[in-house]
Amino acid sequence: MDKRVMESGLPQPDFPVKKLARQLDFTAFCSTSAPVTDIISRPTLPLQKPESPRAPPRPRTPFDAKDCTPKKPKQCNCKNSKCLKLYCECFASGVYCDGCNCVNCCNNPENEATRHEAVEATLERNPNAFRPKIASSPNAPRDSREELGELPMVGKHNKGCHCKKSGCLKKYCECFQANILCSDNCKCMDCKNYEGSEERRALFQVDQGMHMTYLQQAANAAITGAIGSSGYASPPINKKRKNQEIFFGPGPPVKDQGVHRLGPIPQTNHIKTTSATSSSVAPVPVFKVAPPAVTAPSKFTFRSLLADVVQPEYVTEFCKLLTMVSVETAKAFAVDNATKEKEIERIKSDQPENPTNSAPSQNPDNGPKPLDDRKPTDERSSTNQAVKTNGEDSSSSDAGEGQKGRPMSPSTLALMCDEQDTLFSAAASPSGANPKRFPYSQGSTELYGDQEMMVLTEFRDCLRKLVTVGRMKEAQFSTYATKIETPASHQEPDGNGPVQAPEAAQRLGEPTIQATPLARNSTHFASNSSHFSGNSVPATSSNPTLTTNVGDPVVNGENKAQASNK
DNA sequence: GAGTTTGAAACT
DNA sequence: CAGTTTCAAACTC
Repeated sequence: MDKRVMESGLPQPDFPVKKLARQLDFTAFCSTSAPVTDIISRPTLPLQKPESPRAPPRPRTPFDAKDCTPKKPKQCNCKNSKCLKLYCECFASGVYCDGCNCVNCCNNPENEATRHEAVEATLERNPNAFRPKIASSPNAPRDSREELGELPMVGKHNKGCHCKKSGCLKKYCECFQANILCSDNCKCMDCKNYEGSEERRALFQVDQGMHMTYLQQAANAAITGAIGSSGYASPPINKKRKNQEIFFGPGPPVKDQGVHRLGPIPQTNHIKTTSATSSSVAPVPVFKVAPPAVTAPSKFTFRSLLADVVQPEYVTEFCKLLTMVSVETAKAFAVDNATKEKEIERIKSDQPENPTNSAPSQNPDNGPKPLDDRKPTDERSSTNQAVKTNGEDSSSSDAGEGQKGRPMSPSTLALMCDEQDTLFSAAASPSGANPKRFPYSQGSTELYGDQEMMVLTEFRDCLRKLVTVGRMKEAQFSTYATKIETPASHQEPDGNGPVQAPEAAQRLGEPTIQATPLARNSTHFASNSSHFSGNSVPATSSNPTLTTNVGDPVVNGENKAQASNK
């Protein structure tokens, strides 16, 4: 049994996703209270309202940072604090101790009174004591990869760390532990946890392919200054940039990977320097490092194949797209209804005395269709595209008249409500879409259903494309790994690695890689979201090679991200 | 597993 | 607010 969840009913909506050295909270990204679509549709907006600073901690269910699933918390070993001080991870996280190895624990329901006093005392010292330590930097565009759960979040330690000896490259450092770069809030000394830090990069590269022992050796080397080409008198201007470079992620652009010296980390060898520099689409460094990576694949640090695919701007584009889909659905709905009404009028005029059993709702061409029976993807999309030019006011739709009941799903609501201001007001839709035209308040439940279906369908298609990309990458890396294992017989010809992906895919039994038929449904996607279709996700089967997926978008994303310095 | 190191929290 | 102490996790051996 995990930590029991207290039922204090206090308004603390977040859940500690992952317990860190102290209380480090990822809830801004991983709240169960936030629908998935919320997270996706609002990539640049805070997902939750800030809680009251005085909100006492409600014991919460620890969540895993990666998948947002309930996670068995780590048990504390407190001996002297009675688990009533922030030293105690459980207490700091707002959970009861349960199954911990602590001594004289008072952080349990039996000692609720004592605990409450401790909470009060803690809050008195620091009203924000139980608030998340990691701010999510909602104003900074976050890398989409983070949302996919593969990369460290972009965040910022509210108080900052004060490390002196660890170089902020060990888990002593809360920033490091939270997978964020040190920021201007930090008062650390000799910090190496900043964008562009070679020590950190080396750590990352080692991490990609080495055993943890090597990893820590690299960290030690980095901290002691033994690593790197320059002893690293880190230029202050580069230090502690805010959350820009993705920590432990793909790191620098792929094309950059082979350039940096790894210094005296003996295990870090460029086993295929030529491939790293000659290939226009160099493999992700996972396979670039060190024999252990090849000989002991079980010791790889997992890194998603989609790590480089989705960039922040794509998310924005995607949000626009989904909003547009919704608008166009409304327009199509209006037209449909007009047509239907005319038809009904005509039928009524023909058969004035037989309204009951005609059951137009049973007829897919006449009445409201059951949601499950609708197949909006193809037909609706095309319809919407066709109707788009009409520029009809969607709010004029009489959709849902007389319809009661099925409310718009929270996801859809969130999606639409949040996007209308930021997207539509900022850049008016070419089709003349106006947020005021959204028939939010008209009770058009059927229309909402259609819109929801369309949006979700679009979203599904997007996810499928991502899956496809992941498969292609998988095949690609498979090919590359094979090459590494037999370098003599598989010298990289001329840097057209990705072209081999389909071959590898076939070898892997992935015949679906070459064709991306899902793109057929995503006319919006392809037409409106150039990023998705052109750069990141192959929108057509003619672009199955990921040529631009692995490297360049990362470069762009980083350049953008590096705009703001400390 | 014991001992050491580390840095946040607590305290003065 | 700065310095010191306490504490528990991270780390080393």
